[in-house]
Amino acid sequence: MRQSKLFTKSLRSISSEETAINAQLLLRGGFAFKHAAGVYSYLPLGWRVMRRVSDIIRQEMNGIDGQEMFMPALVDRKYLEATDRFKLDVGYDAITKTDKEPGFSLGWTHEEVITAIATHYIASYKDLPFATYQIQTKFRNEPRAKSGLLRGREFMMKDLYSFHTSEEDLNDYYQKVREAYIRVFNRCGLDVFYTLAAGGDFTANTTHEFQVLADVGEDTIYYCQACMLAQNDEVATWKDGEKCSECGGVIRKGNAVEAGNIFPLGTKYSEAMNLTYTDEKGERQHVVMGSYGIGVSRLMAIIVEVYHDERGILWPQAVAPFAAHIITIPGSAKAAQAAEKLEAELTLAGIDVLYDNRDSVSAGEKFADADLIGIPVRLTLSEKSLAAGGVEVKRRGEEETRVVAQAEVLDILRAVVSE
RNA sequence: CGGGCUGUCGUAUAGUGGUAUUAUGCACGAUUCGGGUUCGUGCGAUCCGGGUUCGAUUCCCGGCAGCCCGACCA
Repeated sequence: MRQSKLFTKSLRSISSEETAINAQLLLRGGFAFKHAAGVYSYLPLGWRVMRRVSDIIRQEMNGIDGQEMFMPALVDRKYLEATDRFKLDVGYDAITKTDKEPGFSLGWTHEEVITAIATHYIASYKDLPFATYQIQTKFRNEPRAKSGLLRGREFMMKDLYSFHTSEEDLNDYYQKVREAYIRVFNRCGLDVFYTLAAGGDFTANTTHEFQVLADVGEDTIYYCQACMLAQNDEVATWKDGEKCSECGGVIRKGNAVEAGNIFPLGTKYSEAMNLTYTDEKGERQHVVMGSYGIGVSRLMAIIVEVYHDERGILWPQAVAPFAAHIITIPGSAKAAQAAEKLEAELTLAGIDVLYDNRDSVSAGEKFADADLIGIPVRLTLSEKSLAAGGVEVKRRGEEETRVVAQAEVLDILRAVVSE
């Protein structure tokens, strides 16, 4: 990708009203565009990050036998009335099918939809268990959208639903999801606390959230750094400074952002929507369900909250929009020629490269842009670097640079990408 | 949904009861090239509605929008 052709440009300044770091950096760097509070477009750079995060999620969901599918955003009123969730404030429920009354809600979650589908395909215990998921835009009529991409009126979510013959089987799967979720967040570079919480509108049971410590966080948790367990203050029995009841570590109190959550739904939805199966004895039973969510766009924002410095973002390699950023110091035809060759070589090897080929932009501005955009490896080509033996390599976030021969760059990047 | 603050070129800002400052951006021309180079010329704005007034971007009322706090939040 040539930076001269990149649709977006970085902005020198954004509204002073944006106080959330993720909003400042994602807007300034050209990753996202804000249309209204809580309503964003993902621009080419941001969408690349979203796709990388989504792909990590897909791999982990497929790894626990999740089957990807896609459901409508327009949720039929009859489904939501079956579970008495049509009038909940979080939904945009005024989508009219006729001019008389609302026929749809813009989906804010899809338990009812997947359950409606399941009633057509589940008849026997032999059909269970199974799990399906989707990555889709969700709509929530937030009374107060805020904190950049952390709390949106419209946002990207991965929602997984599982169906079982028994509570035991649900619990086994619940633990598998827990482990898969922790792998997702760790692969995105985040330390998460597995956090006990209340179930809200989804279930009367307690549930679990995956919380990432961050100043911007809306939740207060009591956490143990030793065993990575935590309790949301709405259900907490721990106190700051106490010993962890699980491992004896010290409990701390902190602000955190909820990156995901998992709910043991039991038979709440299967009873409301009459989802049953016939067991080995020929008796009808209600299907036992679980639901599991990760806010994909929120995850991108959390990564920015955790990985940034005063100059910009520091994307972890696993989610970076590009693996490497080639920069030429303007004014040197030799450097530009070498850069084109390097770009071609890396691209051929399957490495995503952004090449800042702009010729009318000063070196300083290119460096400032590179720091803001936050691609993990910067490759600078100039008369100076060529004279010193090739390409100057610098990791974002480190001050150290080193010059290597062009022939070595590919091996270095292969190593970085596989980290 | 309650409370507070705020709406001025694309962005960020100054100021004013008599149509508006500066920077950045953008266009053109020069200059420069290892951390947002420098110079010139040009383009570009008072959220919407009503009221007061000879005259409102300014004052008043209402609306809308944004941010922050609270409530709410899988």
